[in-house]
This record gives sequence, structure tokens and C-alpha cells, in this order.
Amino acid sequence: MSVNIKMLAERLNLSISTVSRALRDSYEISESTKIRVKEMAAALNYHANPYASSLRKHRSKTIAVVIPEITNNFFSLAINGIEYIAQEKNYHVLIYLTHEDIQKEIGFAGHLQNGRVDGVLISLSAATDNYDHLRELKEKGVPIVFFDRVCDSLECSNITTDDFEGGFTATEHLIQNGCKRIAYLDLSKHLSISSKRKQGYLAALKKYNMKEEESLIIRTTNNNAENEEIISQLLTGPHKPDGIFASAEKLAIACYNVCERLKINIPRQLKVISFSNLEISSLLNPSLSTITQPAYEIGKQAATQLFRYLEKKSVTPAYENIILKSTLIPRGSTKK
Amino acid sequence: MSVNIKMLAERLNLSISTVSRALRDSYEISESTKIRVKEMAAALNYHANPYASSLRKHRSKTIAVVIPEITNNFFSLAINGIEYIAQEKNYHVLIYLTHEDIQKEIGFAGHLQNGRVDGVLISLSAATDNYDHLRELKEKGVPIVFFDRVCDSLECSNITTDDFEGGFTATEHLIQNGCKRIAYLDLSKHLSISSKRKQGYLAALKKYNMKEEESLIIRTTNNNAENEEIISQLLTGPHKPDGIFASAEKLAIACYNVCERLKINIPRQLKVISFSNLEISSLLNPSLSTITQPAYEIGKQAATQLFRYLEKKSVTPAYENIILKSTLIPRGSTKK
DNA sequence: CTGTTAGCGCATTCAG
DNA sequence: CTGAATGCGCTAACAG
Repeated sequence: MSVNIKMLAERLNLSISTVSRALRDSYEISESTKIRVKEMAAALNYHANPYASSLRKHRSKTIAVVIPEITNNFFSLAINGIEYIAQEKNYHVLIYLTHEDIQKEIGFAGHLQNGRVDGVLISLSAATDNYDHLRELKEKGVPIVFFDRVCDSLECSNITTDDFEGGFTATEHLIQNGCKRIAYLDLSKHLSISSKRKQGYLAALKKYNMKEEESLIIRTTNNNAENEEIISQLLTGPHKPDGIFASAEKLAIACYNVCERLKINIPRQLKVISFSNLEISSLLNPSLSTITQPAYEIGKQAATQLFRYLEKKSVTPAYENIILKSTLIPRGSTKK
Repeated sequence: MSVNIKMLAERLNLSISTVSRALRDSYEISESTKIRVKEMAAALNYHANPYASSLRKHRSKTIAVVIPEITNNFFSLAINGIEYIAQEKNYHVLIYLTHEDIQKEIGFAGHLQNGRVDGVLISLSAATDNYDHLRELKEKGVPIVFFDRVCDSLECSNITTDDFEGGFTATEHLIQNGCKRIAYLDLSKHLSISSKRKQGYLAALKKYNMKEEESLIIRTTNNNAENEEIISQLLTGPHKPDGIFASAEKLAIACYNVCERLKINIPRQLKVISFSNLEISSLLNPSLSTITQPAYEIGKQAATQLFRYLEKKSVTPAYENIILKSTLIPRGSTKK
């Protein structure tokens, strides 16, 4: 059916192995036959069967990207960066979405254990509180690079934003805009990004002499409706804040929805800042200040790091923790 | 190194083929040995080598998604839908980004010709004016389903939004808001979506007795800076419009950027409506009305259609053109 | 119900 | 410089 190396060999009156070598530009083949072979291959529109080749070489030229969701500008930008590097290296990119479900993450880690991919780029699900599935994957020899939502206990490279600093800057921005009581919307109790942003928040409160009791850390869930309910109670409760720092964009959206319903005016009655990667500030509601991560760059660096492992498999390169800076984008009337 | 079927067979004192069949739940294996085999497989953490299996079965359980870009909410939502269906069917999803470059599209089509995937979901690049690469792919037996940016001349299923109606609705919305001279920002001269939205635009002008000469169709390019220059000239020219219909979100962004620079007040001096899929209206600038496509649904339908081909490969099912409706989201002061 | 055998298409020994 | 032979890990006839 489809044209294979055997067919090429027959038409060229060469052996299969010669054709194989010619196609791979082996030094032991004469220039003239290389040309002959390649011309024939082009003429017959030959494309090597990737599965046969991978089976033989134990290398798939494929990497997996495991992320919690894709409808999130941070992750789509990161994929963009990953894919850019992958194209450069002639690799293929498989996408797996966990939808913040650890069971799915475990399932994917299992599926990736038998050579389907040469390496994995992963950003943990919010529900992941145990890393056995990834440890096992790593022990099978599959290199793993974490980005954004990383795992400290696993000796892998981590590419992140400086989340502590981002959290600090966000909180400071609200304080400098007159907020006295700032709530922190926490994404997850397990995530590295969550706790670091929280620490930044607490540090900023401390710097500005706001008492510990004035911190207001709000746990959220993986359910938007539930989150809106939580925020709604927060904003109608006795100790309602005058500023909110949302540690993820979807929490900011929940905030905005609640405020719309409760007729709370942002930013007059409530100032909001959020981690967010909508790089289209001109279309964004001018009342939202954001902390923006270098998502594209993170994707590129993560992929680059992974390829560093893949290229010198023998001499395992050292693990690296790369930390990039986020940017404060103060907007409209929230500005000083 | 990694545990394979042969190792299982040895430990169980069974033949390789029996193990293989047991794992695949073949009817010709006794329940007791199935259990024995599966327990051992679980104990040794066996995972079948996908490449060996694919090579043998000529089926990869993998599909490719080829899209122009991923930093675009329409496409990330669509991927979300595609991935949802793929997970249901236990398929893997490869992502390829053309960045609106036909050469890349041709390259991907070539790479996909030798069984790497069982089927392809594609949305054409803006530069694609020739379909030979896809015809060839199709002739090699790889089923193709188009979504959004489709190709009429290729006898494949097409899943789209009703772009004519969307264009009509958008234009009508501007007219009903008092616009007398409406410009249409055209995405590409080749794309199906582009020409259909344009036809909708023209039909709306006609319905409201606006003369043909009053149509203002602006060609744009694949370069944002260039587009801003084009729009800038449009807005400072002698026949400047009082309404703009952007056929893609990035064109609306360009518009907003230019207006900011030129100190043109949207929507007071200029009304803008755009095709866009930022499903976070509360965070969106309230001066932008949008035509929103059912992107997630399109992704699901496209994938479903593809699996229809994959599941009954023998009896080729008929091609289908599925057309979904878009939604007008009028916003803030652009409203009547 | 289970085992034996023969490839899938390719890369790589080992011989010439 | 080229060819013959082997096997990657798995599935699918074909036997029994």
C-alpha cells in the first residue's frame, strides 16, 4: 500500500540497508547513490514509517505536554513556546489535559511509560498532592521538566516565574492604592505557585505593618460556581475587604461576575489585581491590574531544558531551576 | 530494560501470544488465565509498547490537529473540545502550529503521510491557496476533517460557524447603532471564513440600502504592525468610517491600539464589533461587542466526525457539512 | 483454550 | 562502499 524502503530498494536495484543508510546520510555511502536514492524517494513521495523507526531506535522524536487546561492564556502561550522549540528540533508534540484531575494525571503518566515519548513537560494539576506516578515515570528513564506548577521533591528541572515576588508586587500595588484590607484568593492548597504567591502576599502585608490578623486567605475550589458563592459571601460578610488579589485569572473572573451581581463597583468600591496572561491589554477591562507571566518564554525555556536532556542522554546534565520575572501591568483607574 | 510481553510470558510460563490475547481480552482465553496475566502485568507495571503495536496494527490511536495558531481563544477552546472527545476514545492528540504559513502546513501534511496518525483535524492557514498537500494526504488514506477554516474543493467533512450570518449580524448591529460608514477588516483573501463574513457584511449593507460604493473592505496582512499602519491610515484618511467590523480578534486588537494612539474614543467616535472568543465577558473592555463562535462545540463535533470515519473505515461514511450558529454579544455603550 | 510462526518497516550488526 | 541477516515488541494467522 504505502511506499516503503523495500520498494525503493527494488526500484533502485539496491539493498534495503543501502537505501536506509543513504536516507540517513550515512558516511559509508557514496555521494552518487545518496543522490539517486533521495531522488527516487522524492519521486515516490516516500516518508519513513515513524513507528517502525521508533521501535527500532527506541526514540520517538515526540514529547508530551501535560497541563491542567488549555483555555488559559498562560498555557496556550507556553505551548506556543514549546511548539516553537519542538519544530526547531523536528520533534512532535502530544498534548494531554488533566482538567485539574489527579486521576487523569496518573493515567497519562502511566501511558507515557513505554516509550511513546522521549520526554515530558508538565505543569501539575491543582489536585496533585502525591508524586508517585511521576517518580515512577522518571525512574523508567523518561526525563521530566516541570514548568509553572512545579514539584520540589522530585529532582527535575523547574521553570517558573518568581511567584513570591509577583505576589508581593501585587499586594504592594493594592496597598499603595489605598487598600486596608486585602483578601488573597488561593488557588489550591498543594500548588507551588499558590503557596509562593501567598508568601509574597503575606510578606507585603508585613512590610507595610499590616497585622497578621488582617490577612484574609480564601480557599477556592475547582468549581467556578462554588467560587462565586465563596467570593459572594466574602464580599457581603462583616469583614469584607477593599482589595482582592486573585492568584489566578479565573478567580478574577469569578470576582468580576460576583461584583456585577452585587452591584459592587470595581475599582471604586473594590480594587482587584490578578495573575493573568491576557496579552491584549487594550481589550481588557481597564479596571483590572494584572501580574503577567512570561509564558511564552517559560514554554521555550522548559522545552530547551528538556532537549538538553534528550541530546546528551549519556551524561545526565544537572537539574536547573530557572526563575523568570513577572510584570505588573497597572491599569486605568486602579493606577495611582 | 523495560518490561515487555515476552518477560510476562516467561514469568507466567505462557506463550507470548497467549499473554497478548489475554491482555486484549480475547474471547479465546480462559477467564482464569486472563486474571493471572493481568495481575502479573499490573505487578510488573507493564505498559504495551505503542510503537510495536502500531507498527503491527497499522493504527496509531493518534490524531493530529493542525491549526494556524494557539494563542487565540477560538483554537484553544476548539482543542479543548477535540481533546475531550479524544480522551473518551482513548486517542492521543498531536498538535501542529502553522503560524499561518503554507510551507509549514505542507511540511506537516508530508510528515503525516506515513501512518503517524489515523486522522487529521485541520483549520487552514491564512496563506493557503492551494490544497495539493492535503489532497495527497487524503489520497494516502488519511481521513481529514476541516473545521472553521475549511476547504470546499476537497470532499471532506467541514465543521463551521455560520459565518455569513455572523457577518450579517455584526454589520446590522453597527447599522442599528447609527453607523453610516462601516469598514470591514478582511483577514485573508483565501480563507472561507473571510469571504463568507464579507458576504454577510455586504448583504447587511444592501438590506439597509447602503450603496455598494459605501462598502469599505480593508485587506490586512499577517503582520500586526503592518495592520496597525493600515488601520491608522484608514482612520485618518478622507473617508474614515464610523464603524468597524473586525473579522478576527487580532484585528480588533490592532484597532484598539491604533485608537489609543490616535486618541479616538471607542465607542463614541468609532464603534467596533469583532469576531472573538474571549469567553470572559466580564473582563473584556465594555466597549467591544463581539460575535462569538461555539468553539468548544466545533472542536467536539469535528473530532466526533473524524472518529466516525475511524470507526467504520470500511464503509466510508458520507461527508457532512455541519454549520453552527454564532452569538452576538452586544456590550456596554455600544448597545442601543 | 493455548502455542508456533511469520511478519509490520526499519536500523544495524557483521560480512564481504 | 554495499549486501545479507537479525530483531525492536507486538499481533494475527494457522495449528493443534
